[in-house]
Amino acid sequence: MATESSSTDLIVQALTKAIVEHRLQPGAKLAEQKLADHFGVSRTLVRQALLQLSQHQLIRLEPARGAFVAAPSVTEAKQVFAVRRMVEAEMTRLFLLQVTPAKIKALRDHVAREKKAVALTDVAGRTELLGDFHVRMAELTGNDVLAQVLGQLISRCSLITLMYQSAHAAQHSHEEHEGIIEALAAKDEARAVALMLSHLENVEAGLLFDRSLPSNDIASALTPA
Amino acid sequence: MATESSSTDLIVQALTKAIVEHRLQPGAKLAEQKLADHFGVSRTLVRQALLQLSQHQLIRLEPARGAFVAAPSVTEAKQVFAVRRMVEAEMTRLFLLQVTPAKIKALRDHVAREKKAVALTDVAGRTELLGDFHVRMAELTGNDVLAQVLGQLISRCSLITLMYQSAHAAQHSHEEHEGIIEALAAKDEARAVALMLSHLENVEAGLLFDRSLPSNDIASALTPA
DNA sequence: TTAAACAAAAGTGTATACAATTTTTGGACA
DNA sequence: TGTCCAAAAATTGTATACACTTTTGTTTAA
Repeated sequence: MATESSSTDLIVQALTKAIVEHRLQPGAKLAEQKLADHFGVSRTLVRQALLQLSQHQLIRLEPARGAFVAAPSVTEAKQVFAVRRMVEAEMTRLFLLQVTPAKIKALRDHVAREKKAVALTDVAGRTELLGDFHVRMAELTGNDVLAQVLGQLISRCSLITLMYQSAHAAQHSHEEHEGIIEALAAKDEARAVALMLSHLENVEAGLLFDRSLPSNDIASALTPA
Repeated sequence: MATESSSTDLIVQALTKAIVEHRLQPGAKLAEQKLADHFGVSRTLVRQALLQLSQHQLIRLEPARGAFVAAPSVTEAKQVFAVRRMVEAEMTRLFLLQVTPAKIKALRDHVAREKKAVALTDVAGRTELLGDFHVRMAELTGNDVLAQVLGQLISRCSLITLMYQSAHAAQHSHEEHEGIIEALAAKDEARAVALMLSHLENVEAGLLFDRSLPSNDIASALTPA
């Protein structure tokens, strides 16, 4: 939520958005000079941005070969979700330890915004908002470190989700968020945690891990099944 | 554990070590040119390294003013420990789901190495090894993402520990690790998790949060209590 | 004597230049 | 026709140069 705005950060944000919104396909090459021209800066700033993105796991840096949009493997995707379940189950408990009406309201407000986004067919924007729900919840626990850690996991998830998500999956995320909030408002820890876990499992289950992905590998792309 | 070795990574590693071993005090200024001279490279590489360290939260970058070794606040320290408890409780459970004799042995081997380090009075080296126990455990779960996340938390903890640790605290960490391993070997989940949590609480409790820290803030440093 | 103002020095932020590596291209030859 | 090799082009890795900001030190005026 912090609107930092050094030159480098702007590039990081723009590229993050482009990657997470899938306007840059996984595997795509990110040539430094082209990016520099596009942003109207020198390669110096672009390189700094790429370095940060590689640490966020959104791109892969191959020595002397360049930067490529990350293409998380199925294994990696499942690991990210496993960690999310671990962290978010505990986060739900922590949230309840210090829940207030104001915090519940903050979550409800967020879900209201989700509702609008779901109505539109803006897939990328919707995915972002659906992820933000979880980050927002982390922020409301008051533990900044937790919010940071979860934020990174979720940005990786966005990439994964958009890579593997089926056309109509994750339609129910929005309603599931509402269910979680109800449980939180009722201070029903067991139910809240259970709903959070099943929510994450549903999201993961909605991914098409067995799909043959659009590959940048010519050979496999041109081999008929 | 991966021994990457690009020029920039070497600088990151050297600085990380120096910071975590407290050879660079919290608040110390890291002038780019001096670092460049020391490492025999240009400022370009130093800046890349500093950017990475700032993302690891080991240094603070102030625009146009430079890089300073991070000085985690008490609040931040407590947040990091809170997240560690959340993640490591779940990690302990995950570990037990797929425990094997080989994995137990790997942990025992690590603790054996700890024993030697504790014998020596090498504080920094000991702190590092004690932290590595937790990372090692994460690696043994086979979830790389988990290991990554925990690795970052622990490097921040090293800084915190060395800032706030009392002279004789954390002596018992080593024995507590042994206790955890016993519980894991016995496949006693409840006990393992409980021991892990109390271990982390002990480490945190051993920190002297009320101590007046060597401050770089003139005003507070020169105000008599 | 103090404080404000200005000048010099040091340091960071960005761009450009050059070196080293990889990728591409265009033949030469089997 | 297809493979291999070499030269050219493109791209990354690192160093240097320059602009701009902050800090420091000195002078000047109240």
